[in-house]
Amino acid sequence: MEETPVKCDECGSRNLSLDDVRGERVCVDCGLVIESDIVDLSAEWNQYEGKDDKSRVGSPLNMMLHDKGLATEIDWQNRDYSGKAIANATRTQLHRMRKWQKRSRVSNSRERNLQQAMQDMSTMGSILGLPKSIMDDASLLYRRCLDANIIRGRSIPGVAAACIFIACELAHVPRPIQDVSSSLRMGKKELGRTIRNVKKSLRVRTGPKSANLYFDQFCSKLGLAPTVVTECEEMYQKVVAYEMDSGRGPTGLAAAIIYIASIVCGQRRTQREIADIAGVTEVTIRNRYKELTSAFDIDLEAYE
DNA sequence: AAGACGAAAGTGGTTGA
DNA sequence: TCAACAACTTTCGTCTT
Repeated sequence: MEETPVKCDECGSRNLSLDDVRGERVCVDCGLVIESDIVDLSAEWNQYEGKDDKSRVGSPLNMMLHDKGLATEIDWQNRDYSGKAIANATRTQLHRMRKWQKRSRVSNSRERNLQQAMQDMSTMGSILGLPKSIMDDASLLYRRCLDANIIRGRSIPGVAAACIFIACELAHVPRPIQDVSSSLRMGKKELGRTIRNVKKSLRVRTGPKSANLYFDQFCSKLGLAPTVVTECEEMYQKVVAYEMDSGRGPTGLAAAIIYIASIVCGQRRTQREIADIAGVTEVTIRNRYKELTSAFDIDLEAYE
């Protein structure tokens, strides 16, 4: 067992808090992320090579395992094995049996779909390193998709990924579409379309995202110190005050702010590095940061 | 050689008639 | 429903370090 940290490496403070949405332990005083991915889904959710271990996956899967593909056929002809007609009383009974078998078969196809989806989603969850609470929400969303019949005509993994994306948004830890689509190897356009469709059909509204939701995420991926995040937040306050965020993509804006902050803090990152993480192009970063530097009279040449 | 720059053309979503 | 529009991307040649 690894020892749970009790002190912040950066400032030595013992004032730590656990953020169970992000699965991180952070220092309240300086904001350093001491431990991340605390809540790891892989143990419970992942399915390894051996498929015998299904009993270990939680309740969502268990209920689908009752029949394991063994189905019984009830012939439509009212004759017994030797070809003789079956008596009337027995015939109505058979009728009932057929009816119920049909019903259970329908529900099985739903269950099969669910099982496949849950498997896909758990893999995606661990690729993206998402905490359990978000994955729970995502799987709930998926069930609602099934009920609403949105899956028809779409791929299971596609809808699953969309649900995960939306769950992240709802938890206020949005990921760039680009990020999700490339991690899961799906087309960005297709994913975007599915996300929109799911939102519309389920009437899920996610408010407009603001750039500051991305600072933590991007900076830590870029290996930037917490001071840079602080710098970003400060700059963002100004951006909001001057309404320079209106009509701009939040990821692009966040990327530009981080670019500036990284230089100001003497931890320069290239436009390309940031663009990759933020899922925008260098051109967008350039456009945005030109706007910002001229509006706020920031002279980046002065740094380095 | 790598990073930054910016022009030009293309894409997909939103908006308003 | 359709066209205009703004934001963003792709591509590419050029300049700077």
